[in-house]
Amino acid sequence: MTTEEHIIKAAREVFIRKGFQGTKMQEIADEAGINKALLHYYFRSKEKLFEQIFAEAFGQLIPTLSQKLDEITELETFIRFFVPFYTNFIQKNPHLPQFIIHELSQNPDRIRSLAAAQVFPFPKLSRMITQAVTEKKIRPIETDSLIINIMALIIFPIVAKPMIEGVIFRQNTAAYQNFMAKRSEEVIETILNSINLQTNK
Amino acid sequence: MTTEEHIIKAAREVFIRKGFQGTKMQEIADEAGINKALLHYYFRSKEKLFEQIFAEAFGQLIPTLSQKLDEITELETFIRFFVPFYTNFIQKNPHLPQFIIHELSQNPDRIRSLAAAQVFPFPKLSRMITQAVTEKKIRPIETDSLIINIMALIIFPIVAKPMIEGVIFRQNTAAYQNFMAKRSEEVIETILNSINLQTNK
DNA sequence: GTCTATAAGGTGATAGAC
DNA sequence: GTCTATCACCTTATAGAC
Repeated sequence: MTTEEHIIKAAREVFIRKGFQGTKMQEIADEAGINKALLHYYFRSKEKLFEQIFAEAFGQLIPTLSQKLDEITELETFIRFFVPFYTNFIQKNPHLPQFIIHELSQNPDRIRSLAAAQVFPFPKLSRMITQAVTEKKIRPIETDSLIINIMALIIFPIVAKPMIEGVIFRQNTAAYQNFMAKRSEEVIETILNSINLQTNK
Repeated sequence: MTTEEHIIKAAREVFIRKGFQGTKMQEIADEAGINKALLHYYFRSKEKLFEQIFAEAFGQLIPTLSQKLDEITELETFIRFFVPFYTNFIQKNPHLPQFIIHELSQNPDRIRSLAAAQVFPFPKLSRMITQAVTEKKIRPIETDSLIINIMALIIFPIVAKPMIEGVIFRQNTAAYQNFMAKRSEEVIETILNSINLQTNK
């Protein structure tokens, strides 16, 4: 691994865990095992380094499913594939959504340059939903609503972990973990029922 | 309004919008129209001032429904009352959930002292859900899951506003506002269907 | 109670030796 | 490329006059 890669790795970890304001260049240097001055040698400023990390993280969070979506034609099949897939990804990167959400709420302009370059990730999914509604396989629902509902049910329990663990599970960590272990199944059940799609179980 | 109240009001606005790390004492002083030194005269330190604001905000976010819940006995009635009520509250205080979530993720210990003092807000609701499941009025579902699903569907679209506006609605602010205007109805529909409770519309 | 002035320590960034 | 030393500025907090 080159020095630059060490820096990127360290910056990713610290920025995503502590945010832009909470991160000090010294901490990234320590994490990378190098000197603070080297950070400025490779990346002119804290802001420049951050932009790179943020763009990369943002790209990761927006799921790109083009290949897999080519094979899937049924809405139910898609949901049963996507929910565990994305839940698993978020559970492995639990700080990622909170990082993006927080930085965007501090500086919404950051998304302009990125969203412009970003291809809308769900054109085929949108068509699948519209078609299912037309064929009365599911209840009438806006495609945006269904997509946002799915994202909300997957992301919120992880983003709000300390709150849920504290308020709902009253500091019982095991209870939260047990809840999360079954979460993917529960989200599938909730989503399919919410659009009146009978499950094939 | 006393000087202390001016400070609290200013601190609330700045802290909730920018978080602990993003907030500078100078900005609170400016917002309150007083001198920076006065902040330390009334509240010993930034941390002390923050703790007060955080505790107050946390208390607001956890809905206390004891009075209203005494009158409600049907789960459907509760959902039809609670979802618009809480949606409306969050829309009026859109930065509140993000503030609590972010500060708790930076320092999960903050919740210890607060959650201990906090009464679990949904004992009667839990019983209503359990009963509805037992009587087979709704599909089998854990009470925790249903409560978290409701919170997720209400809070997520507001917390993730910049992301949704950017990625889903492609910077079309009017489209997001239109989506949010109908959100409460859509959440009710989604929740009732998700537990197989036929709507009375 | 409220202000100005300033201390004390941190923080991003650069200069310059190697 | 990598380091040490240092600058210039910012931020919390306090001292002391009024």
